[in-house]
Amino acid sequence: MQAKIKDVAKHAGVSVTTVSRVLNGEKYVKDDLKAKVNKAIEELGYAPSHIARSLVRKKTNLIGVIVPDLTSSFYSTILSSIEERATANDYNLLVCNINEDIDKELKYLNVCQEMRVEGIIIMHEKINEQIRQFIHKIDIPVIFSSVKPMDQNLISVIIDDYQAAYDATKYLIELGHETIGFIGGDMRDITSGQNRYSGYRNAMADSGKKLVFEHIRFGDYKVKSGYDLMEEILSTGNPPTAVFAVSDDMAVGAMNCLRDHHLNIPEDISIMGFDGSQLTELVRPMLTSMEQPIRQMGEVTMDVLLKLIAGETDLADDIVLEHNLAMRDSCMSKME
Amino acid sequence: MQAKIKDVAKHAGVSVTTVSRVLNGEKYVKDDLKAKVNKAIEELGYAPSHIARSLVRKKTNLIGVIVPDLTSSFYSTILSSIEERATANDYNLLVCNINEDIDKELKYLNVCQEMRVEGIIIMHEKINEQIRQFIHKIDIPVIFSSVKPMDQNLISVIIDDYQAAYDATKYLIELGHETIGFIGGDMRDITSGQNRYSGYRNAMADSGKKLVFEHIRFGDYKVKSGYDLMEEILSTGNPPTAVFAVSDDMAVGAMNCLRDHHLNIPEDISIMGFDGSQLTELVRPMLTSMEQPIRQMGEVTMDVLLKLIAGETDLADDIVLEHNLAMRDSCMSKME
DNA sequence: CTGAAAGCGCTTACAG
DNA sequence: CTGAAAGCGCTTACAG
Repeated sequence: MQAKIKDVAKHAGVSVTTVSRVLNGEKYVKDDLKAKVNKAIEELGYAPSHIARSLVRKKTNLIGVIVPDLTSSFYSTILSSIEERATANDYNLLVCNINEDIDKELKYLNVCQEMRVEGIIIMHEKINEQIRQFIHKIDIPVIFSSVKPMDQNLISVIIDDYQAAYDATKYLIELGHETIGFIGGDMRDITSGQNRYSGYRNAMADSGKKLVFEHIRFGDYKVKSGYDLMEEILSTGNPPTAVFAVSDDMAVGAMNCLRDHHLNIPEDISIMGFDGSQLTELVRPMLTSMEQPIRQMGEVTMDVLLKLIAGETDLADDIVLEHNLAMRDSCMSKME
Repeated sequence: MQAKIKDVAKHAGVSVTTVSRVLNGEKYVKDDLKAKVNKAIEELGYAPSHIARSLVRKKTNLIGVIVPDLTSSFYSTILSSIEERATANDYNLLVCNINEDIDKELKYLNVCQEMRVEGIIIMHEKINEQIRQFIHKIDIPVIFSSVKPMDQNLISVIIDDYQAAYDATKYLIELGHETIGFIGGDMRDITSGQNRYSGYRNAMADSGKKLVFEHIRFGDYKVKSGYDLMEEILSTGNPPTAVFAVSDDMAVGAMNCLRDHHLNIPEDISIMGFDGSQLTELVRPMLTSMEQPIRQMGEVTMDVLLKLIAGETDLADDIVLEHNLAMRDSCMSKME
């Protein structure tokens, strides 16, 4: 059995209160008693129960993080930066991997409530009505990271997805591409689905390029769907000279598809990704990508959540971070 | 403020005991009372405090998982499968990302003790004396996943790393390669450093191939080190016809290096990886790799830990899972 | 500076 | 079937 404070007190010949005092670094404890207590703690291998402390302090130092998919490089990187900021502030992470399963999310949200986590970070936007209600009902601060679900007046830490997609497309246009295909996300997602698609469309329209609808496909952000959708685009017989995929994973899938068709990147077709994940520098040619400041996003999310937990109430607006076009080797100019 | 059991009792006009009974699904509660209680719970949005429950039940339903690096595809995949098994058994995960920082590990181990996690999973083998002592002192079940640190009599869930490396090398030899380079791990690591190196060396010796020491390098399992070490091997001027890297990440780094030197894989040099991470099917050519059953490893780890927690005491031996050579496109035969 | 007592929000014998 | 009371392992006024 783990030693308890009572055991330490007995062992040191002092009261439980005194032990508690040295545990909490209070002054007003005579040095000799303090020494005795520390000795007892050492000898018994005592560690105070965080459970009992939480109960009386009404503070759990726990943050719940809802992750869509732990194995995704994008999410695990955000999670890693959140973790870094969390421990630095004495918070621990309850990781809730929901794997696109909405029931699991509801279950985990419930666990978060029961565990009395002090804050919840949500990294996906497929929120249904039940979840929406739950989030608004509980009085635990909730913050979204990298997404802005529909009808949410809660704070999001995001980039301007519309503008980022617009800029990425614009870059391809400036490179001289006349036909630019698009591998989009889930149109039920505002942030990564709709906004990025709008950015692409408007950039094309503003430059007088016409959309070729058979070059426009929508997937699930994963490698395989990028591959399959590129296959569909190729099968039209008149592929575009560039394709913009709204996730690096899909971009890599598209690249692999081209490779398997013995097409060269970027000579035959240029590929533009989105996210700035580790993959970009790992594939050959290295992937040009519209990057989100992934680690910064996690850090800012945690920082703002900490403020929310501290009760700062004048935080109403979303935090919009800068996107950044990282030019690498997968896009080339079509100009003379 | 969150409602508490007392509020529910008052609201329903029953005793706290009765509320507790319906919360815990006990029979012996009349239907009408049960209905009243459930109504009160609903109306108050009540969720029982896991904290208070843990204190009295002496059960936290928490597992601590020490991960070396969350952003690694290998570890995040194990973590994901651990998570799957954990929730299925009503356990939650406290994720401890230590980022190769030994002090952070000690700190997290302490948090695990204070949080009274019911079990701890450790996924790395750079254990120092202090950590060794800590692990043996606390009476919380500890299990290692994918590694077997030195001098540990605690259970590990692993593959036979020696044999796996032996088999991988043997395969390359059978393909007709006379000179086979080696990009190894950290020699302070028994499992992934020493054992894999021994496997390689013995396979070479058993087939009468001689080792070329300038073709043998040791890195940190990451992409960059694979790249740099391959560079070193190339710089010798007489590269081997095949290279075996003990992580897929390093293998991919090596591939990228070859590509950047305009060398073809596998025509000029064959590359063999190790792990069976997502990367293998993501790069071109697809990477032939000695695979660990990653997800299964996580599942078995969790299953065994659950037994340990349940007090099963006849579990003394390590669990050794099967390795599997996945032949893809990065290795070719040198025979006629 | 130190300690006895109440209380955090639950569950669990014990009695009825 | 139901409830009053004790107790889980701490912290925090309150007194001295």
